[in-house]
Amino acid sequence: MPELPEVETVRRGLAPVMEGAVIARAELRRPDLRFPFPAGFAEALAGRRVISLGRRAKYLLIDLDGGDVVIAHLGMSGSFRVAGPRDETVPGEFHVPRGKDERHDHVVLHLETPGGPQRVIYNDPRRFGFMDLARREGLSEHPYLRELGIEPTGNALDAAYLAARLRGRSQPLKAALLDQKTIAGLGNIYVCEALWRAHLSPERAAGTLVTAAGKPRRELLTLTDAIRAVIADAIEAGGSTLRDHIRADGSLGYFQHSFSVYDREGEACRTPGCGGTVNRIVQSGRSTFRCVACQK
DNA sequence: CCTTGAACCTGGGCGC
DNA sequence: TGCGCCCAGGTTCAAG
Repeated sequence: MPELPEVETVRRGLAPVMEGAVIARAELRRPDLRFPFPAGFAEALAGRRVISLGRRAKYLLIDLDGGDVVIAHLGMSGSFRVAGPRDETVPGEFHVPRGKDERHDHVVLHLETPGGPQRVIYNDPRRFGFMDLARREGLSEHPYLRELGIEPTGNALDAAYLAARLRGRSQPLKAALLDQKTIAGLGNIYVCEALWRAHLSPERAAGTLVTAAGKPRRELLTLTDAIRAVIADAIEAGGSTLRDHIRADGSLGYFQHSFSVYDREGEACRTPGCGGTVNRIVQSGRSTFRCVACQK
């Protein structure tokens, strides 16, 4: 679910609560998410102080004193929320079935913070998320992180990098950009949006944006700018709130109101003067939204 | 090596 | 109201 802007929004929401706090106890309410929690996971977290919260691509990184780092991926439906201390329960009280949401609270971090006890709760109905533990040293060589491409934030991403990555590839642009080894953190929404902004067809062979000499064509410069802009805009808007995804503080991101093509099948293309209609196709099993009239 | 498709899960929306 | 089908922000395997 969450793409880079959503994970970054989660990171920013959790940081004020978690950084400097001590994890008194990590409560695992089931043995696995998508994969089993690693052996000794809860024990490794207990008593550790959170140094900082980081992010790489769509992974949240919880840096602990002692040198361990929690690597967390939210899958399609994962979310974190902050709650106060556990509600008091009355002994002997009739057991009230938990609400639908709480059934999917799989991990509870019980924190001691300067402001008192807090809980950070990971909820994930589909359980496509996963968590692992790694050492800070050599973190970038962890199997989940090792092959990730460049971040689309800041100044790191440029057309020369993309040219080198896309050169000679016959794969559709959509698939190439979705590949985390190309650009780390793009997902279905932001790839569709970036291609629309750049007026490029998701079906274009990726290699056609590169000259025979390996130089980026003008279109690739446009695409590079579009990717950086859409990610920056989405982060600034606090990400997108779709369906049940909420931010750590319970508020809603609002970038979904800025979608130009994603989930807008049948609607008018927003490119000024275009007059086309957004349609939906399926590429490698996933929906692509685009305007045939202006995306070439 | 490359690419596609299925699998992993639950829940919401829709048509009948 | 109920049932079946399709769809959903991602990643990892297996197979071609």
